[in-house]
Amino acid sequence: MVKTMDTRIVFMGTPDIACAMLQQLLDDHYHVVGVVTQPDKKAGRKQEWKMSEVKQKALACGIEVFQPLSIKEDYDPIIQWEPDLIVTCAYGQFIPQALLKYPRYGSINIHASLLPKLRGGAPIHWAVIQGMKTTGMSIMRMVSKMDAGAVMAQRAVTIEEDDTTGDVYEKLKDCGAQLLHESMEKLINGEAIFIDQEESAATFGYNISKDDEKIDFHRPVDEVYNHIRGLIPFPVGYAVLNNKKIKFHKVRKKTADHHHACGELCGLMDGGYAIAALGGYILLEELQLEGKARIDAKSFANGQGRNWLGSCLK
RNA sequence: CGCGGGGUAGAGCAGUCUGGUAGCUCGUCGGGCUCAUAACCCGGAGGUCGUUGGUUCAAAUCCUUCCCCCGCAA
Repeated sequence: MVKTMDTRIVFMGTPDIACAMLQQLLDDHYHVVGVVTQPDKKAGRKQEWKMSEVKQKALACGIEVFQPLSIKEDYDPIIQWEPDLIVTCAYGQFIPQALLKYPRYGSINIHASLLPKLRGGAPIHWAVIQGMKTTGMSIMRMVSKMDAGAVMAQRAVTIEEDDTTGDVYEKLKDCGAQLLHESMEKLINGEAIFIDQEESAATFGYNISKDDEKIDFHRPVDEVYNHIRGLIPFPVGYAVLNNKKIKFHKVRKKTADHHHACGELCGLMDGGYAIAALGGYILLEELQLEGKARIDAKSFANGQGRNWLGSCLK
């Protein structure tokens, strides 16, 4: 146990989910000598500087923080920390080989998919958008190729029919923390077994682009529904009504035969505001028009929804 | 000074361009109809039109000060 607790760990990560992994290491009393995270950036309408979730956590715990603009050229401070192990989770930059190889126990990454499925930056979103029933967390060795290293631990979670990306995210956060908890000691004691990924089975889930956020209703209602819930609670899908964006914050689906055009606004139905898709309707429960506040279906039906009844989202 | 939309009854909106009694849908209250209802019918209450100053016989509307909310971009 002494050996375990003496291990010098550098943690690298940026968003909330990485924060949970860092917290797990701290809860297990590992010696985190430094944290690397993305530089602060200006955010919001007022352009206020914002620190990453991981940085906030690190500062609160009195851990030293390093934020290179480009870790490719600037990683000496990390070497100075003399890490025995690097643990990363959603850091956001490619890490140079020289750094990955430095720690004697190597460098591992916690990834939110069942590798080799969904390598890339947005595995949770794509798992939901693609309508997958299962996804999970993987812990693997880091290699130069993105998310392609040998896997030492994996655990699956179920994606329910109506889960949003936010719901799955919460499950994976707990799942990943647990998996990390169980894996650390094995790793440090040299008991971990790494199994190469099957390259031919690899799929990808890259970062969500602007185009990915636009919802096309000319598709089967199930696909449209998966697309929308896969973008909740962030970045949120949208379509265009009267040259303005309409965002879908909360929806349900209803399978039904109908003769409406795809994307047509059909009014209130079962407590939601119905938009037609192939083979059914998307029932909006909470939505938001560009420049306006987020409102419920009934409010929309009382206002703008009446003006555009019968026209189509683009 | 990054671009743009908005602030009108408890909610969502119209009215603003082309100044002239404050309007719609919903909710709410009362009454009616019905076996019954989130349905339908009748009636009522509820707004100093975000704020300041100005123009005018007259301002939600035109000009001006400030405050607040939101979308985009980063």
